[in-house]
Amino acid sequence: MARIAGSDGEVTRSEIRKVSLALFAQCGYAAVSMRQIASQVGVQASAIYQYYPNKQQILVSLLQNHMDGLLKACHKELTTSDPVERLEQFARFHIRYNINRPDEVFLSYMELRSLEPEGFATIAALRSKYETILKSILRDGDKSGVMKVDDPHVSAMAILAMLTGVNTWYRSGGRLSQKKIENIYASMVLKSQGIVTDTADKEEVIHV
Amino acid sequence: MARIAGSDGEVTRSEIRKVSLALFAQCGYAAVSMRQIASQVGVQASAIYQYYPNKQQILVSLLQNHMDGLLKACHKELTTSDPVERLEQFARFHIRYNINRPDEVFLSYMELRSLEPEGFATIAALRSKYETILKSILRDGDKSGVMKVDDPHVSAMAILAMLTGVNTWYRSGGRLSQKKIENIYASMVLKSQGIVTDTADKEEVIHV
DNA sequence: GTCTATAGATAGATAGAC
DNA sequence: GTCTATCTATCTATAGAC
Repeated sequence: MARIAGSDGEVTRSEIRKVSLALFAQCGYAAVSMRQIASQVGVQASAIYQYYPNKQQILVSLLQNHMDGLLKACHKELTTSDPVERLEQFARFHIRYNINRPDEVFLSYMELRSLEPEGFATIAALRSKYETILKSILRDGDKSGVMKVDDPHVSAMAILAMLTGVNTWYRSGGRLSQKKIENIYASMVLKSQGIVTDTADKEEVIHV
Repeated sequence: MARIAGSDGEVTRSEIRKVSLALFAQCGYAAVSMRQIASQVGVQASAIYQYYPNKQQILVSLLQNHMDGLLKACHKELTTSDPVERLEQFARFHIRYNINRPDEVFLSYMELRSLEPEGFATIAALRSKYETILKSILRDGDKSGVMKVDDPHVSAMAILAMLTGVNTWYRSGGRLSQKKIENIYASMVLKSQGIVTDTADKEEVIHV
């Protein structure tokens, strides 16, 4: 058949992205069929091939888009050069950015295995870039003596896992506000690297 | 055809479990076919139905088995009643148990979504039981004043995510020994709950 | 205990009409 | 820009032979 009255390519493309993201996150990439996506968009499966050459490219595009946005937003948020303040900015940013994008984050962590080699390399490189931001902060803080970093690599991975884990339990409208959650995580991150936080009881740490 | 020379039901069952675990973890439950499993086991797909009524039950059985083992081993490892020591025992146990079972852990976290309602309820209950062990430790430690727990629920989820995350980067034969990794994570967990560890530089925390 | 054969469903992707 | 129709491949699960 011909063009449907009122149909718009850009609207359809955006709907395909939105629906695919939700379905991939909920059911897993492999379990989702092009027909399923098309059905929720309100078109036939073949119409999707006007926008993406195949199913794999939908996934790659979603992941790349997410990582690009994450990196760009992160650089914008890290405004100080003080390692402790920078670590807190990073922790707060990571919670704030990811808590409202549970599906993107879930996909980025769980569907790397569904990527073919080329796409995998692209996404892995972007992720590594993000990890490096945190590692640099930890190295700086450790070198200048304001943090006690057991191992920059392990600590970075531990912090990222801890922060990203918020999406496994957080549901909007729960007991805690996003700001309160941000505070709790920031406090734990700082403490985990040997920093005595302002929000904790006032203390004085004396080397003996 | 008839029975194959030397074939043994228990060996086949165990092979089905082993192969399914590896394939589900690597490719995702939905992406793995019964034929694929059978092929790696060295039988025809129909032979699997002698051991499991369907694909779903293979997954349920693998997850249940993992959670049962985890809970049993955990209870055996927590030998002290002191909250701080108990938290350290828990952290070390979680790393030690999970670091050598990457596929089971990955499945337990990522394929809950592939479970049908009944199986989901079973596995979710076991996981909740495990989380409660850690929450109790944190509540005890906070009540007795030896820890500064921002929020027992959030702290428990953060610690679990942090510890479980070891499997996203650890590969055997790497730069760090398992013991060293255990030390680093235990140190971060304790510090994150406001405990000054023995392994850190000697310090004295004085409330002013 | 495992096989062959097959039913019945569904997948990704393409051709060509409008 | 989207449709219908279809090709080809693959899937889960079962029936019945040995």
